[in-house]
Amino acid sequence: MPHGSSFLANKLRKFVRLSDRELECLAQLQSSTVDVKRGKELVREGQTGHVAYILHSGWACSSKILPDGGRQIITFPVPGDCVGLRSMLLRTADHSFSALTDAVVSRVEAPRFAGVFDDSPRLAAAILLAISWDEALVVEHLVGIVRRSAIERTAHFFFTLWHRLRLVGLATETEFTCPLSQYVLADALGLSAIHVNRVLRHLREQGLMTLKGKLVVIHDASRLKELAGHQNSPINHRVMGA
Amino acid sequence: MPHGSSFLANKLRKFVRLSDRELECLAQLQSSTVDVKRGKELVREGQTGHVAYILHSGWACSSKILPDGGRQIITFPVPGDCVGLRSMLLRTADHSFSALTDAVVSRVEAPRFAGVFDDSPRLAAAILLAISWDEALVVEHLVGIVRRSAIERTAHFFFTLWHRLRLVGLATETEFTCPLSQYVLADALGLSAIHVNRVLRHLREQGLMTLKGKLVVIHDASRLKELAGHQNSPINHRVMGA
DNA sequence: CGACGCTTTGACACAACTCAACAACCGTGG
DNA sequence: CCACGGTTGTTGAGTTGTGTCAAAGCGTCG
Repeated sequence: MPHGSSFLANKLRKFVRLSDRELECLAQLQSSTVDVKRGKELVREGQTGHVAYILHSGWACSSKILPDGGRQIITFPVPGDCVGLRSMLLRTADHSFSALTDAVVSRVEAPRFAGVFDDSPRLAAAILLAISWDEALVVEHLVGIVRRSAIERTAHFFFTLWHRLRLVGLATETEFTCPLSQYVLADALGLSAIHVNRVLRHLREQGLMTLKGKLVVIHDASRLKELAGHQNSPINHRVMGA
Repeated sequence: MPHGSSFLANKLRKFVRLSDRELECLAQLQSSTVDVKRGKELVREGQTGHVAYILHSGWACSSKILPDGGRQIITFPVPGDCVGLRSMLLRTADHSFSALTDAVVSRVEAPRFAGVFDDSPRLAAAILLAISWDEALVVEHLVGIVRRSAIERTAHFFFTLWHRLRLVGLATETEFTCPLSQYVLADALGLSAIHVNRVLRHLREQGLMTLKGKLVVIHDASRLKELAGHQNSPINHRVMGA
């Protein structure tokens, strides 16, 4: 619980200075951490349970169910990310949330959270701003996959993931762990698993990056970035509070 | 200005009860309405001008610029929608905003808005919640595009647009005005303009809907809905304030 | 050891894109 | 009023990327 708390607090501090009372209030939002097993679905799309989660360790994904029964993975939260806060606020989950590996999460209870709007609206605004920021990244990703070719999508995805993982110290300058199967990647990239395989081979043969086992190795970051058509998201922070 | 004001106020009231003081504060956020001409780009992606807009009348789109120089249209706001609020908060526009026809908009100035976080944080939270809600719809749309075939995308797009326009009284039970060229539709649907044309022909031949001139006629709503794989977004409101 | 999940590869089909050309429409100016 | 150019819509032919089906190689875990 102290960990989850500090992750979120650190994130919010990027946006707004928080008073001790607000930090206290934030800490109270979170109950103790929970261990979940690989494959466990914590939230199902359409469900009305009023709970959000903060990912502490492990891999997970939030996804939307498609009309044909498949799923589109919206994002892979990295440790420290909040998932489902908006769903909680809007009363109905607009996406599912599942653990992909064994993971540790913190639960954020809706009843406690609701009170924040009246007791500490400034904190509520800060949290919503953080959500909004995450959402901007999701849109970025989805727009990225609509118009890009399979190779570009994949390059873009791994480049972005690498970047995000470095921010939280889970990737080095050349590699990172990524326990995602090609089926899971397919659901995230909007491709068939078979084609994901072909694309990965292509990236490997071009000497750009390798995914072997659960390890991603970046061989040529600049060419990968170029292929991805990556543009640094120029989003700034610090908007509230002088 | 009174119009733009009431549009936004009505929207926020779906989420939270607002005091007179907060309504007052909200009204002050907006300056007078502005007429803009067809084709005018009000916000460019990456720009740091601190202004958001409320669309009052006319057609517009928010879009993201793609690495290859093209654009992906994110959404067509309907009258009453706010555009760019989050961009304003995050200091840098993460999408462009252009008028597609002559239009009337209200400007929301950032300097005034910034103060709201400290002066009326409850209102700020309400606005952020509204933004978050809009964002959920955008994600819905983008996810809709990724996995659907061209015909399904198009059916889904028009069905959703029709629904949104009816909510604001701009569509009847059978038709609505839609001054979007096939090139613009292509940018929104992630297709080539030529293929949009073929798809529209298909929809016409199947007796589902017709786009002729600037008029969309829905011939068979239920079959269109079925083809679109439409699922009513089950998002509820009213979370803050008893 | 066997069973299962994940990866890899090949052959084939089809959806969507590109290029190229032409037709319809619309506003403008002679 | 008609002629004009520009924009938008329409259609065909050929190409390419991606999905589907089928099957074989690996690894891992029980």
